[in-house]
Amino acid sequence: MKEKRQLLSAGFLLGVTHRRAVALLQHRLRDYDITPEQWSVLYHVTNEEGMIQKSIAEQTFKDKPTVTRILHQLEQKGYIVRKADQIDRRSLRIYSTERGRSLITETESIEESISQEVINCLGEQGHEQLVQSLNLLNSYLSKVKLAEEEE
Amino acid sequence: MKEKRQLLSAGFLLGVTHRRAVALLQHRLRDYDITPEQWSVLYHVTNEEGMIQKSIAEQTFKDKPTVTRILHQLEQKGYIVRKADQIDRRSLRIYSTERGRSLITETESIEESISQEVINCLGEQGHEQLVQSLNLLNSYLSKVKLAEEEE
DNA sequence: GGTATATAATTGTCATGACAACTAATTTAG
DNA sequence: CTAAATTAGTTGTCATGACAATTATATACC
Repeated sequence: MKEKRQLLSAGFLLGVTHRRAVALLQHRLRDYDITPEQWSVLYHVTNEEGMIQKSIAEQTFKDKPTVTRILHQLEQKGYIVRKADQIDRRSLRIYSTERGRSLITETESIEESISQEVINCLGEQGHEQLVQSLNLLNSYLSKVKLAEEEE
Repeated sequence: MKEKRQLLSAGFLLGVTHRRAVALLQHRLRDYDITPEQWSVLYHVTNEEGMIQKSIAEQTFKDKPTVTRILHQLEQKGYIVRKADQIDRRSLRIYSTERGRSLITETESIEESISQEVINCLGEQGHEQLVQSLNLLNSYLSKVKLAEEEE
């Protein structure tokens, strides 16, 4: 029984840790009208204005429906605008508003602080290693799933 | 800008990797009428029969409403039963059914295989280190959040 | 003993995410 | 050039999870 619980650990821990990281960010963003996921999308938008939704989905590793809905909320809150692409009329180009950029400017330090705290908690090396392991796992997992879907 | 993306990495990667791990497990469980989260709850139930919901919530690190709903689905699918505790009538004791135990027996190897693949992907040492880092982060994150909530 | 407090579980609401089905526009092939 | 295939985005449904509020029961305090 004990060994089983041990085997479960990695995937399981991943989930728990992720939920807690999101919870902390959410807590620190409590004075702002934005969630962590919305924040990350808005952040990408301010870093690269005029992207189409497909690119945002790729950069944030979210699927298209999720991006559609998050952008919808960001639009309602006045953080972004969507403009139809004149050439490819299927596409929408996303731009941040002044309000959206202000919010990111004000809150960037919150995200940076958490990243720094993670580094302090694990040490430079531990952090590097974590990032590397997660990247390895990531490519393994997506490769395997793709391969199995083709069967 | 590049450095920013770098800073985002750890928390961000955590989310992506978690989603992919769940997706792979879900994919491999496609022939069974169960989701990864339901699986993990049922697994804990078969490992310790007669737990009250609060204990399940603690073991799985899910909150009580989530556990209530997952158990409800497991009950509907006939994998578990809930029996009122005779002494403390607020509590419900959870037991797996024969059907629930069979499902776990049949699918255990799927979970074990993924865990093994993770170890193969990262190496024994890499895996150990990942688990250790996640545990460190975990306790840090929950400690900090608790501290901040008290303010 | 009786009131106040704490605890187990449930319900409601919202955000996210997976997946499938759909629309509209564009590109490819014959 | 037109029919078929592809692509961008949307919508619908369901599961999960966070959080707040509620119910019912149990425990503590006076």
